[in-house]
Amino acid sequence: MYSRFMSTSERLIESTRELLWERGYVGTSPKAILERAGAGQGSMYHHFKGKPDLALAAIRRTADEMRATAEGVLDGPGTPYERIEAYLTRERDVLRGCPIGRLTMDPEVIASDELREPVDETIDRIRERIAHLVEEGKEQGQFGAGLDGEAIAATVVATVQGGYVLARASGSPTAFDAGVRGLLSLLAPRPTD
Amino acid sequence: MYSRFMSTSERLIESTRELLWERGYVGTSPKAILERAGAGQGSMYHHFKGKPDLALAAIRRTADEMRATAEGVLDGPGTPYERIEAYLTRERDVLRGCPIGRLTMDPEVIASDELREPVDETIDRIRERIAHLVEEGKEQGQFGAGLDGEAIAATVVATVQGGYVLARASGSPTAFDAGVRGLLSLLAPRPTD
DNA sequence: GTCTATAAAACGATAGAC
DNA sequence: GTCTATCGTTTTATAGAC
Repeated sequence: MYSRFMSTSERLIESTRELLWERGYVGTSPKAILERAGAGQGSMYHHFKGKPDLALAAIRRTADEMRATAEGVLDGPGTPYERIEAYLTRERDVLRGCPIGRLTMDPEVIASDELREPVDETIDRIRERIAHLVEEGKEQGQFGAGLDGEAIAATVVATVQGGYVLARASGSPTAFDAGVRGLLSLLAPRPTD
Repeated sequence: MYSRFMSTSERLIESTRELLWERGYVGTSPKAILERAGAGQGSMYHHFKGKPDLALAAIRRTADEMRATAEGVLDGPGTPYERIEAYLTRERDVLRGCPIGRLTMDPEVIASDELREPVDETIDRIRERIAHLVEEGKEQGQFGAGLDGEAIAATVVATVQGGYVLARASGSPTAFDAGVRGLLSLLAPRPTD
């Protein structure tokens, strides 16, 4: 199911990451993880204390990966507007939803400070990075001085997260793209400014 | 647990609505529903074909209710901008999330056209209503002629849905409010326009 | 209509052989 | 380290008494 050169512990984490993305924490059973990883019960309980412990390892890895991807784009080339645009329009598997954002709808993730922490941390870091970009854009005169960086950043991240909701509701990525397009049209530096 | 004058069938639907909101479809067991409703197995299987059938009744009711609430605000008094503002700022139990939007993260809801239909329909109707309002605002000169009603509507609904994600990630409604504030600042009719 | 009894399977974990 | 066996509980339902 995975590379022959991946350790059992690695295969367990990767299986869990996939299942958490597809089905969330409450919808993912150890049995399903083990089947996908091609491992037995013993392996899982040898490497991890149980389902919450394995899930934590999986969530942390997904969070780190997403943070790196987002920051790669936000710290990339271009003006502040262009970098926010790049973040909003980067390729996404829209109908699969956000592997981190979807966890916020899971009651057991939200009930556990440990499981929620990497989710919160990731979203917060991206939000802070965008807020900083907006402030930079204001200094450069690209954005109106009246904009609040923190608020705009929340709008940007929320539009992405909510875009997944619209797309999955309709079964098509169209609404996600429309939401992004609407936000970019509101955010765009206007020649008249 | 509910009014003595509520029928068993009603109590089952209401219990299911609450649990779907709190835990989603995969996280809600018939047993939990029955306990909350104060009913036995037999009652549930007498009134409903099974879990999916009961969930459908519950989802339909929540969808109808949400549609009515949203349209009540969007069709209320005020200019197009004011009505969109009223929609965005209406009182919400932010940390509980959206009882309809959260269902889009549930694999079994998304896998079932029947369960997904009321979710899709509700979000789509609200989006259409907002798109129409934006077009009205354009005709009245309140919004720039360059805005695309459908796109802005998607942004508005996505900001709300994504705002729930940010709020639940951080455990505080602050980020929801910030996202709404950011969007309103971008959308606000400017005297200079 | 509502209840309890029963059931096969899945859940999450432990024990212990290899 | 990995496996299978076992465990007690929960899940989703059916059967049948009342």
